[in-house]
Amino acid sequence: MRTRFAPSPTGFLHVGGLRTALYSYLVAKQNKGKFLLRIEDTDQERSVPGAIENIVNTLHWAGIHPEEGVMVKNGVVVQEGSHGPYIQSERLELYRKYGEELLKSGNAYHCFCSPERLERMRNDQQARKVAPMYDRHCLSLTPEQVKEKIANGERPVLRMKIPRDEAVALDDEIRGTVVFQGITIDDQVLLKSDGFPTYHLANVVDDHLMDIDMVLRGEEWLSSTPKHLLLFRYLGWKHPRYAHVPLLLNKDRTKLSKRQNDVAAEHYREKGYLPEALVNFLALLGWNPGTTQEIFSLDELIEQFSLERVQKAGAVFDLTKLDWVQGQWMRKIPLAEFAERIRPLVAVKFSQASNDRDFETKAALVQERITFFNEAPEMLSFFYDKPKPTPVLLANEKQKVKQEDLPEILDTVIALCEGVPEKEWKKETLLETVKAKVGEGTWKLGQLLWPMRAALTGLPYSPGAVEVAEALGREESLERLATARSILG
RNA sequence: GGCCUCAUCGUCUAACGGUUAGGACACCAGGUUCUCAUCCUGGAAAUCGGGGUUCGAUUCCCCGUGGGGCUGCCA
Repeated sequence: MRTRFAPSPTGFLHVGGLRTALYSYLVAKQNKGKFLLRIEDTDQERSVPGAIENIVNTLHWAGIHPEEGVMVKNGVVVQEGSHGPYIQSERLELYRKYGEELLKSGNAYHCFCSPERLERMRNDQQARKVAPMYDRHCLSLTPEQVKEKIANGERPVLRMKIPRDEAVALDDEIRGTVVFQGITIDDQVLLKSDGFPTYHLANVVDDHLMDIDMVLRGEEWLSSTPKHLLLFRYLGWKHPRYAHVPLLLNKDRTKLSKRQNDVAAEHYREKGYLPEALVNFLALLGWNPGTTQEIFSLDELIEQFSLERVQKAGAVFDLTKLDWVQGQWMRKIPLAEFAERIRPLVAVKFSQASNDRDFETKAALVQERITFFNEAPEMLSFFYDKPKPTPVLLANEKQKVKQEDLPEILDTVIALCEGVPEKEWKKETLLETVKAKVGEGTWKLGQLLWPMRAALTGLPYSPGAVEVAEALGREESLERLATARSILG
C-alpha cells in the first residue's frame, strides 16, 4: 500500500492538510506500506520560497515521517526514492509527453481562447443561468489552423475532451458510489500556456507513475474526480482508490479559513501544544474508534484507524477540546522528562533553576496544574522569589482563619515544623504532624494549613502547604514562616 | 443558477430496525483529610420537517428544508 501527501508549497502546513496527511500516513502504516511526500508546485505564482522546508519540518514535528519523496536533510531539500523526481516543476517533460498522448488519441485539444473571451463567455452563461462551461469554441479548429496559430506565436492551452453522453462513476472509500454525468463536466485545462500542467493532469500522471494505491484528499476534490478517472482511462492506466475526507469547518460551518481560524499547524507548535495533542485532536475530528477511548498515541492510531469509521459530514474545528487533550498529554509525560523540559523555561526567569538539585520535586507540583510548558515559570515563581505575605492573605474567612488568631496559628505551625527533623522533612510526616495537632481539638486542619501555605508561597492559590514545604526544604520553610510571623508584629 | 454532497446534545461523536438515544469536551451542582489545578459523582443538553416501508424507525426509501464543496490557464 502506497499513499501520499501532496501539498502545494504556498506557505505553511494547513491543519486540514495535516489531518489529511495523518490519515494518509495511518492507512499506509497499518498496511505496512509506504507514505510519500510529493510537492505540487505547478502554480508558479503561488509558490513560496522556504515553504517546502517548512511543511516538511512541521510534518516531522507532528511525528509523520515520509519514507519516500521530498525530504529535508541538514536543512537542504532532497529527494529520495525510485519514483522521482517528486517535485512537479521538475517533471514538466512528463506532463508534456502525456498531454501529447491525449492529444493524439483525440481526448484533448488545443484551445487559444483568451482569458477575456473566456470571461465574457462565462458572464454570458451566468446571465442566462446556465452552468459556466467551456463552449468548445476551439474544438473545431483543424490541425492546419492550430499549426498556423502556433506559428504566429499564439500559446494554446490543452483541454481535455469530456464525453458528453456518458456517466462516470466513482467508488469512494468513504462515500460509496458517486455518479457524474459527462454533460455536466467541463473540458478542463490540462496544460497551461506556460507549459505547466494543471493539478488535474499532474496529479493523475504522478499518482500513476508513483504507484499510488490510495488517494486520500479533502472533499473539495470530489467533484473533479470524474475528470481524473477519465484521464486514467484515456491513458490506459488503472486508477487508484479514492477516499475523500470530510472538510474541517469554521464555527459558521463554512470551509475552514484563515480569516476565522488559525490554520497554520506550526502556530500550534509555537503556542506550546504538544505534537501528540494536536495529532490526537485532529485524528478525532472526523474519525472515531467506536470505543470510548479518547487519548491516542500515533502508534495506537496506526493500529486502530479505519476509513470505515471516518465521518461523511464536515467537522467544526473547535479548539476547546484540544486544550483538554493537551492537558491529558501533558500529564502523561514522565516526571523526569517533564522537569527537564520546563527547567530551561523557568531558568530564563530564575537562573537558580538551572542547577537546582530539587527541581524535579518542584516540577512534580505543577505538572497536574498546567496545560502548557510556558505556564511553569509563573507557577514556580514562589520557589525562587521570596514571598511577601500580608495579613489579609494569611487570614481566610472560608477557612475560618481570623486575623487576630494569626500570631497564635503561625507560632503553632512554626513549633510543629521545628519539631520535624531534617531527615523526616517529608510531606507525609509534615501532614501527620499537623493532623496530630488538629486531633487535640484547638484548630481545624484548614486553619493551620491555609496560613502555612500562604506564608510559604505568598499566593492565594498554589500547590498544597506540605508539598511546598517539602520542596522548599526545612531551612527555607522555617525562614519563610518566621518572616510571615514577623509581619504580624 | 448548475453539478456533487452532507444532516444525532453548543462542539466532536456512538447507536449499522427494537436502547430510558450512549460517550467525550464545554457548562452547572456537589465531593475529593488546606487554596488553585487534577480527579470523582451527579445535572442540564440532540435524532431538521413531511410522507412512506415495517409489528416497530435515529437507522431504509421519497420529497422538502437547511448546510457545505465545486463551478479558474489555483490547488
